[in-house]
Amino acid sequence: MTQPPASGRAPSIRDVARIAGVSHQTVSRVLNAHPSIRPETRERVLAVMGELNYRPNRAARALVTSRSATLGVLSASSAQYGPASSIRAIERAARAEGYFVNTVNVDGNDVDEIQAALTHLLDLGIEGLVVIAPQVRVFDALVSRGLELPFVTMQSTGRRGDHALSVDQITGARRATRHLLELGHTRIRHLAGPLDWIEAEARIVGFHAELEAAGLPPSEPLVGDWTPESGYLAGQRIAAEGDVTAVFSSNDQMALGLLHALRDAGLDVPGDVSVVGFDDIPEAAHFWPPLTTVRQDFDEFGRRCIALLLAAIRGTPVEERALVPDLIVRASTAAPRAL
Amino acid sequence: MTQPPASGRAPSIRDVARIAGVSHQTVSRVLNAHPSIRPETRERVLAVMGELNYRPNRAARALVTSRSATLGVLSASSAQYGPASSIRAIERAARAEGYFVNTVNVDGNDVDEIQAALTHLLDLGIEGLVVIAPQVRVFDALVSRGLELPFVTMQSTGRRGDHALSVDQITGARRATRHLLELGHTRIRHLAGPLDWIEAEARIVGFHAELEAAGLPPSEPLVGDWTPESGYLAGQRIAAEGDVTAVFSSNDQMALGLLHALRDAGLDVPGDVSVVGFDDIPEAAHFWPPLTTVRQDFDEFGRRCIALLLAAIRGTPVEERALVPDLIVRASTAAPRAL
DNA sequence: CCAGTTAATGTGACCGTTCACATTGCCGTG
DNA sequence: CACGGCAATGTGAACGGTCACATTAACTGG
Repeated sequence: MTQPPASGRAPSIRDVARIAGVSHQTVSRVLNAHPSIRPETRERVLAVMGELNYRPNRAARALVTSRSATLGVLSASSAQYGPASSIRAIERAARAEGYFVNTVNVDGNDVDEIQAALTHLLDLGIEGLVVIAPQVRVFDALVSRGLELPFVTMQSTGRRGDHALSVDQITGARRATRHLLELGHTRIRHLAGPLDWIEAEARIVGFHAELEAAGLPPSEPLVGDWTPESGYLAGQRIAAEGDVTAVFSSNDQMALGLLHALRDAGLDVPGDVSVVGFDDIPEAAHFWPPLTTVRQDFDEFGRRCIALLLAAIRGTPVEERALVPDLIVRASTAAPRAL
Repeated sequence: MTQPPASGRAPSIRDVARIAGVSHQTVSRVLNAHPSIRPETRERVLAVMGELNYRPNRAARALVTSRSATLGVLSASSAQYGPASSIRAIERAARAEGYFVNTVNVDGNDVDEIQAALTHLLDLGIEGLVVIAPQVRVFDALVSRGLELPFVTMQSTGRRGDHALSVDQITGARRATRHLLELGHTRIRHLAGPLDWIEAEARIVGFHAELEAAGLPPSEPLVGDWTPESGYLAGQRIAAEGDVTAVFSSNDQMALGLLHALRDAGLDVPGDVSVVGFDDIPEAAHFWPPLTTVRQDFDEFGRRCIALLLAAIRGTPVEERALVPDLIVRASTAAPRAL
């Protein structure tokens, strides 16, 4: 006898089956696009589903398959433009593939918090992990944990099964530095991000590599913390020392602070000092002066992350080529005054 | 006979029970901190759990309780500082309460995408929803859907069970406007965000209310789209028209574009035109000139969101007072030149 | 000293899927 | 025409928790 689906709970596969006059397993097959279902049967089942407004219960499915269709994102400082944009792109790409994304934000300096966050994500049963804005510490936490999970990050760990997505930070940094060299600068400083950040390190490496290629002596980087304030402090030092005609900042926010400090010190940019940033945040074109910077395509980065991670999960191979950021030249750089 | 837990799958409550020599239900009780468990028994069970590295299976629990311990966040333009910060704070607060957060990013103008995103979240079985940066359209989509879910947003819908968290945007806007009035400005324009944004509307209302209170005639707002570019365009218009001594911008990014355009037009800020922003993004203090703006406490906002939402879910009452943003005075505002 | 309570624990069903393994027809083939 | 094979579907048992309802033993009061 066809009974109405027990109300109170949402309709289940069995309610659909009963009304469509098939077995629950047939309904399940329709859900999973099993090949050997007669089109006619499929239609009928789908019709009933529509009528009942049936939605598959994720928990039940996850219970039996032990697959959660959820990816985890572990992020430090996600209020910043770069990470935030990446997270956004990652979520979209994952959703398009039917995955859910769970982002956890941590203070990258707090090892306990990182561990707790990781535990949180594992409790959730994530199938894969993306690590955004990794600091060395975050990284160590992952490795020390002996994580079995497929994960994607911005630098290779050398472990089997790890999939590193490389944005070629080194080349990006070289392009910024080369631009300054080509303009004729020889006394160039680098304002780096915190040294325990993988990206900061890569940009330092790129900076030095380019200097070396030009036959210039290495120059000790100043260290900031990504904030405009730290850029301001660095700018004060640079102005005080007064022996530099160009600065390459590891991100745009610090470059902004730099511009501020140089201006306050009575120095003209680019007349006295040229400044290059990194990221091309939306504000950069409107700084005073508009900032020459290295553009990162965060959207593309996010999409690649997901492509790579899903490939790792599914065991399909992907050929992965590094993303290379572009130099965007604006008014904050010019030839040094005294050639 | 005590058999080793079947390997392959993670240990279950029954594995723990067998080894600890109790029933599976006792283990369940330990998990749920049931009062009538002898401390001695609890210890034993906990010890076994630790030994086996047992973790409760969320899917199984969700299946039987129909509670997912997951909250949804629906966000538009989450790469911006405000939304990104809020999301971060929300996630932290939720995690501290044992909830998972699933954020979905949409283009707020695409109604279909909003619906799809909502479906995505509902499929997940979220217990509550936070809507960030709501546009009227997003809002309508929620309401038209007749959502049964507890949700939190920035403006009341008037529906039963809806919980609005008010950041008092109107007062914030009034403070900004009053500051300009107190400096002696009388010809003030407002650069608004897109008119379909609830926040943009509130700031317009605040702006007009304050003008009216001062006995000044209303001033038609210019409309931007939150980006620095739109601020630049608005700045060009303002410079061309030349009849204004102060501008209140609905966010800091547009204010940045404004500063840029005014400078390009040869106008001095604050000498010729004063500018006030809104949000106090970390860059604002380093703009040229440093920007007077209205500070929003996004962290506090995120925490309140979660407190309110959990209260709605649990049915506990909360007394909710509006968050009022503060005016931060910097160098971009001054008395008008010709008093 | 026994009925009634309560603290501490056990038993079996159930949540909504998928999985492994039947069970039907129907077709072609030797 | 019996039979293997395949296409289409059905059956019952997991999955790992919680829930409702026993059960047991110790404790109370009259």
